[in-house]
Amino acid sequence: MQNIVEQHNHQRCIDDAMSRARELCQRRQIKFTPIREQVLACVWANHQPIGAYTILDELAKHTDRRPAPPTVYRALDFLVDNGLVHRIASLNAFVGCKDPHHQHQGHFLICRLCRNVTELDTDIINTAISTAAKQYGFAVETPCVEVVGCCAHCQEEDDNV
Amino acid sequence: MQNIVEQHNHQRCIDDAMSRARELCQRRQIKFTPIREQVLACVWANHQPIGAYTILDELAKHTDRRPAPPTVYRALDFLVDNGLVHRIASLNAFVGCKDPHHQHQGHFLICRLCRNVTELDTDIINTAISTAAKQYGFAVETPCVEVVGCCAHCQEEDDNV
DNA sequence: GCCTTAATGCAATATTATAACATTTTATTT
DNA sequence: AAATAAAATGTTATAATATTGCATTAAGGC
Repeated sequence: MQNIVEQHNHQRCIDDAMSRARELCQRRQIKFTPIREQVLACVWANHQPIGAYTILDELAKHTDRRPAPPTVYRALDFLVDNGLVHRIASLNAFVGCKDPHHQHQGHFLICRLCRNVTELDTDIINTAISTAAKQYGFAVETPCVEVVGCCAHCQEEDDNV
Repeated sequence: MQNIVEQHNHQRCIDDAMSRARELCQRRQIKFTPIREQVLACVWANHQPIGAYTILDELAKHTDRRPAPPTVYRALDFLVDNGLVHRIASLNAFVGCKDPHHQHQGHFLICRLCRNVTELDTDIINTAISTAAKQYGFAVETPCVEVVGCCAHCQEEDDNV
């Protein structure tokens, strides 16, 4: 086992994410189209970042004609713009956001072994960044924090080996 | 003026960087070849991140035959591995490192307007990240912090407009 | 000088992402 | 309901970034 998917009821994770998305789109009067829904489902298939072309492959499995890259990128743009998905710049990949209602960039803990990503929701890091930036008179707009390391579960695994 | 190059003696910046590199390579018994030197010089041409293909264009100007991408990427790999250059993941670009002697990933303040990058050398941010990560039992290995915002100088410019 | 290793040259190709324009769908107005 | 406008999607092509694999050359150790 090297996947938090096996440590929790992930189907519920997916279901929750999809209904949050539906609700949010309804509230904001924006359209949760089938393509957007399919792309979001791909992103939520697990907690590992997924690349645009992998999503493309997934979509291709369920349709006769393989969609073109812009189809996926447009859906991703929509989802990212609306906070439903985050882009992990250092991986050129995308993960679902658990808290799309309040706008934020998020901080990510990326496990080098199982690839699972945990999104942090703490002010400690933002405060530290702002404090440090202030010394240079730099006004922070979009902090990007992507931390590679080893998650608790994989550390245990390593101990057992 | 929207460039810290004009606020300091940048030739000295370059000269210092190049001699630090020479010294470091000598000390570590690794080779500072002409290609690596040229690539490092490109990176240090200013304080803005430079892309691999832009470096390629620069190299092409000074040789009869345009080098192939691997030439540049290999030199960049070498420079990054030895801490002489940092890669800014969110920009797919590279900046020179002022302090290559002690190994570190660095935190970057990227000005949205002038594109200049300031590398931070503070523990505040690393501590905050470690503290936050610890709550999840996550062992930090490589923190990546790339902050987009507005530098002090460009803020003044904006005020003047 | 010979051999090994490191570095570079070179061609092809993989991966990620966008531009430009046509078509279709949806919503709005009349 | 028909006309219109706006939004979303389809389609083709291509841009931008990066790597693989193999040939060749240069440098250092014996």
